[in-house]
Amino acid sequence: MVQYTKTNSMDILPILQQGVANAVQALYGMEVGAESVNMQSTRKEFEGDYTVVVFPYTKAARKKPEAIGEELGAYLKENIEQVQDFNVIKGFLNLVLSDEYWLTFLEDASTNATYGRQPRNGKVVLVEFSSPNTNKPLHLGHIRNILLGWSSAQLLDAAGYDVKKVQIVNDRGIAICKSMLAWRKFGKAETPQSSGIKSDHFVGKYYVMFEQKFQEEYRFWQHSEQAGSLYKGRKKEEQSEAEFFKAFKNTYFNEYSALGKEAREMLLAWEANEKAVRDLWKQMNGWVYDGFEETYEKLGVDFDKLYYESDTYLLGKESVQQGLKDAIFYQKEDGSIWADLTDAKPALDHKIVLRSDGTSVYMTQDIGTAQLRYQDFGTDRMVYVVADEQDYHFKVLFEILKRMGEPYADGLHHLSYGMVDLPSGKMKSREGTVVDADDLVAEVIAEARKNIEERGELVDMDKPELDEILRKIGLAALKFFIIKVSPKKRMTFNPQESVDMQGQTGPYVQNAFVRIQSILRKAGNASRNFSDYKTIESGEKELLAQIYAFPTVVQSAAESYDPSEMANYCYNLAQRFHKFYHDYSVLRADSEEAKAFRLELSRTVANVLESGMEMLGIEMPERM
RNA sequence: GGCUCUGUAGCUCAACUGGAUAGAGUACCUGACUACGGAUCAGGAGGUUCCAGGUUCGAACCCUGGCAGAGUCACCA
Repeated sequence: MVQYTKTNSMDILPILQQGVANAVQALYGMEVGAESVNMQSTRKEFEGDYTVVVFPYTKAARKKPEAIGEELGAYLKENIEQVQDFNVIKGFLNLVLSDEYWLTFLEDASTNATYGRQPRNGKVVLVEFSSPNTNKPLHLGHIRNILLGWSSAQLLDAAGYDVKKVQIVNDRGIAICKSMLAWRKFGKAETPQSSGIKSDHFVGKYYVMFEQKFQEEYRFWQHSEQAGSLYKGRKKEEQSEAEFFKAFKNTYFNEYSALGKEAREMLLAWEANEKAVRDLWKQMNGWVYDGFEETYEKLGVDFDKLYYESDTYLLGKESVQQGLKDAIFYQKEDGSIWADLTDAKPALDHKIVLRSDGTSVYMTQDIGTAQLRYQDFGTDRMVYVVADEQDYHFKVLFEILKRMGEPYADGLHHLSYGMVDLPSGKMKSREGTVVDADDLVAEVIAEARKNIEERGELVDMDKPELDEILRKIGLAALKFFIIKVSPKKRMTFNPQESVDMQGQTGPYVQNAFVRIQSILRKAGNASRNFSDYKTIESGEKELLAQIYAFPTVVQSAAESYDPSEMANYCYNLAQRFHKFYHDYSVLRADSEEAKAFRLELSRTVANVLESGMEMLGIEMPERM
């Protein structure tokens, strides 16, 4: 019979699972994998630390669940040193671990500087996020994207991967030409410096101006004879004039508009590499990048490499030709090249990968860019943080890359997330209901300032130090508010609630950390020797069990690309600490051992909170 | 219309992937040691988990059929 005695305190859960598996084998002759043993933490209304669900063994045992629970419990108590006691309620076997075990665990966790982080696994994962267009500033939608990308990258790093953070900058195309054209026509050589406008907002101003001028032109045209006869000739029955012209807008831009024509000509000139247009393009994009950089810095994010669409938009063509030879694609009579994906496991459709005139589509570039990245980094996995409107695109892309036999094809993942709505409904740039990223950051910091002033806290602190704290608090509120929501769900962004600092918020978690720092400062170098502490209280055990779960949460959140798991974990840990703090005194504990134990417990909680929040891109202040 | 995603307290979100009496926050009401920091804690009230069937010891979760919302079905990006 296997004995489970002295062992690594970090692995008690697998040991318990293996114990159950062995017990089931020994008692009922049933083979079960240890991983499949259903082990969960015991609900707080019952006595115990971990709970085994015994229903799965009723068939093999031919006994009542209660009896099975008793037998399994007795076996585990007999064979596993750390199991001190057990009780059975209905089909649930609650295991009580010994205090000695928990003391050992705390000792191990508190002395491990990288607790929760996995050793390097030698694998490279690339995370693509942000990836804005260069015609206007970043907004709330980008913020969700950036926070998801950043936190996923941090989590994967903690899980042992070598992470490369990249973006693909959409720096070319008709949109940037619109800004360029408006600036050239109406800008009068104005610059961000001369106007005092942040440089990406400056470019955005001209993008908006183009839209306005175009709308003016379009409205004027609608009264022309040409427009009138087009409406009569093409309208669907019952379609009002207003409805018709709303639907006709794109066609008008492409076929009738003078401004549209100029913009398209500019795009052609850009493609023909005309110097004047290229120079203007470089200048305006340069302005945008300066502005973006400032915003990224404020958000505390950075990238390892930027890919620019102007460099990559011709990539992939050769691979498509090769794929045609390999019969992965087929060619139509007009010369266009297609992928037939109708036999994919969840069936997809036919998809074009190269136009009849030999030019690229989005898919072509994405194929080429993926290959380029593999050459650059030798990636084992690639994660694309892109909104869920592109779900289908990525299904197709991944299927194609798989058929092309790309070595990283099994490691592709689309981190799809839902759009951000406002309480008033969808964000629409045309209706001016877009929440600007810079404004938002400024607002949450202002709110933090208002809060701290109302409280009269930290009045003694000098300004730069206080500003730094306010930045941490404000950003914590904003980031946590967004990250706590499961990515694939569409979320409602309520501006008032996003600056909340009480309840389930970033500052609430920070406050737990700050309280601990305060205790530790006051404790000075009081004894940390808690080996004589004998009776762990229930509120303390809850914290220990929660700390124990941390590495598992890191692993799970990373592997499922879901930072919200970590956010919820941090909140729960902070919540338990606040309760513990209220129920027990640390510095005035009944005994020296209790004080030492609680100090070390608190310190470990603080470390885990700081570490977990860092994985979300949220920093901890020492005071607040 | 086809396909995909979502639907849980008034509101914003959880639920360890099929486990015990579905949990937090917020808003509302009530309370907390002359305070290891009250950005905290405790209590109250708040539920047909969109609906109807099915699977089983057990379903918010799986299956079938509906309903509602969103997205997508371009030689656009």
